[in-house]
Amino acid sequence: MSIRFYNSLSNSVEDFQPVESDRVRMYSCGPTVYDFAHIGNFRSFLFADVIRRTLEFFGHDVHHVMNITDVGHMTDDSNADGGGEDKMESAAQRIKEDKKSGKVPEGAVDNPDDPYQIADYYTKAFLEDAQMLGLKVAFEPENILKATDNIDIMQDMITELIEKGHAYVGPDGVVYFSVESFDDYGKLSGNTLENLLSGAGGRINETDQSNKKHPADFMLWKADPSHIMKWDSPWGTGYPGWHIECSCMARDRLGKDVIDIHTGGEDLIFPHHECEIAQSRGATGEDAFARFWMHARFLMVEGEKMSKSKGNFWTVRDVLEGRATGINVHPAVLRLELIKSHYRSNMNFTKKGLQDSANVVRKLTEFRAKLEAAADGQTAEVTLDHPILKQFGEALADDLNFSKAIAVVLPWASSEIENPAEALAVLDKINSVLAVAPLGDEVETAADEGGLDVDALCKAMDEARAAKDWGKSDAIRDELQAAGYDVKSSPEGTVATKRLA
RNA sequence: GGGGCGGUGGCCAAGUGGCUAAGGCACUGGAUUGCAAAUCCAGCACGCGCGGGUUCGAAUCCCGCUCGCCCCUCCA
Repeated sequence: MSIRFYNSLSNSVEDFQPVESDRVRMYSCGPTVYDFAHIGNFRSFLFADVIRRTLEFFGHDVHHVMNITDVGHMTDDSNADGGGEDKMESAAQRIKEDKKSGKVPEGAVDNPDDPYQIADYYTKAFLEDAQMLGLKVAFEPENILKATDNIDIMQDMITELIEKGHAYVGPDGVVYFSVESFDDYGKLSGNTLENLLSGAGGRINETDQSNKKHPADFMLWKADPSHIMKWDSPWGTGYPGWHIECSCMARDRLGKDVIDIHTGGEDLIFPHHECEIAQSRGATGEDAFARFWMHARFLMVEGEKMSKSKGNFWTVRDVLEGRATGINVHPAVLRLELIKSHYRSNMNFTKKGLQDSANVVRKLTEFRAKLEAAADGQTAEVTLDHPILKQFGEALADDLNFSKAIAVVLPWASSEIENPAEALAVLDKINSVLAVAPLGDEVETAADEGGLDVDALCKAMDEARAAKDWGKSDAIRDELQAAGYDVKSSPEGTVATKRLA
């Protein structure tokens, strides 16, 4: 079966073939670590995870790397006042305040003025979030690449670009990439040099531009000894441009000039990915940097753009800890919610959607438990020719059609299963992609953080029911429900399970 | 103004030229239940953003419009 992916480079769905048949090389633009990652970030990261897992489902060996941008870049230098604040510096301010209010745990950041400590703090938080949400690469420290660990290879590539005539040192001492030296600039985004000029409007700042040969030329290295993070270089003590880290780390760690897949959010298409292509191809001389460029659409929250001013801006922690919807959300539920709709549509993050996802996770978890009991420790071998896996795989191969894939699984999970050992193997294979069932142990344990003894309460409810003491039975049920449990009574007894969202 | 993506029932969506278009959730009624939950049965859309065109035939292809989203400035 051929795998088809939408390639932003051609704006069409293409058959996927790796450059080398035995190994897929894939690079994902990861987080900046000036703050906690939000659910929109994770939609993009999980999208990358799901590509990787899909390729592995079909038997590919995937080398997936993701970068951590821990260099402090400027927030905005186009303001009228010429202000512009370093993101790492603004993070330092925020952490100082959060330390005072106790939001930052004691000892987590000793010195908020040390940008490396801030970066470490948020990097650690990101990896925790990522692991909870089942991002495979987050369990592989060797594939998580920090920009600050790779300044040397950035300088090497900048040197290479200058030697090859793709970059120059401007009158201001800044090293710029010359977009006119690269014929295919604009091919990914459609923002060719002509289009950029015609659409420029009044946006270009004259003084900023006077040092560049072309207004679209972008920075590779800026000497600035006053910058909070700085390194020595042939062009003065300063810091690298925003785009260069990805070009360098992809080439270095994946070990090839041409990689198979590069992923990111849709906003990265321009300028970030356009510039990466210019840099990489300028340095390597190859006719491609990545064969496939894949981008995830933004998510909306309850039909609106997610923004801090609207109060609908949620970090992963906000959602999991119940600040977004008023109830704690299991990580598997958030994972499913963020991967279940097609990556090329805007997804709408809603409380209702989360509850739908929780039902699906619950259903799959119970299905697994049922199969495990019925299979009695037996396991079976299955191949992708199994009818369910065949349909599931076909949906995945069709540009990651997850809605369809899940629509294959759910009716199957409600049907009569003749061979539980085989079904269990099928479910394992499906779950190697979805990664939502089984859940971690923490959900199924009886002891609640509130000290509720759920098993004892269920037993007490059964006793009350046996004695037809409905008032007492209902009171216990109310107590359990108030604590966030779903309570089911059947002839076999009462079972309470923690609500997942 | 320029570059791109999308608009199918209340919500999420399958379907990308051809039998009366659709699955899940939600909702409503019934069975069951001490009451719930779960489960089972039944009900729920005269229509695929709008208008043209191509075709024997279009949600599906083409043109125009409209609405939403992203980018052109840091941003997943």
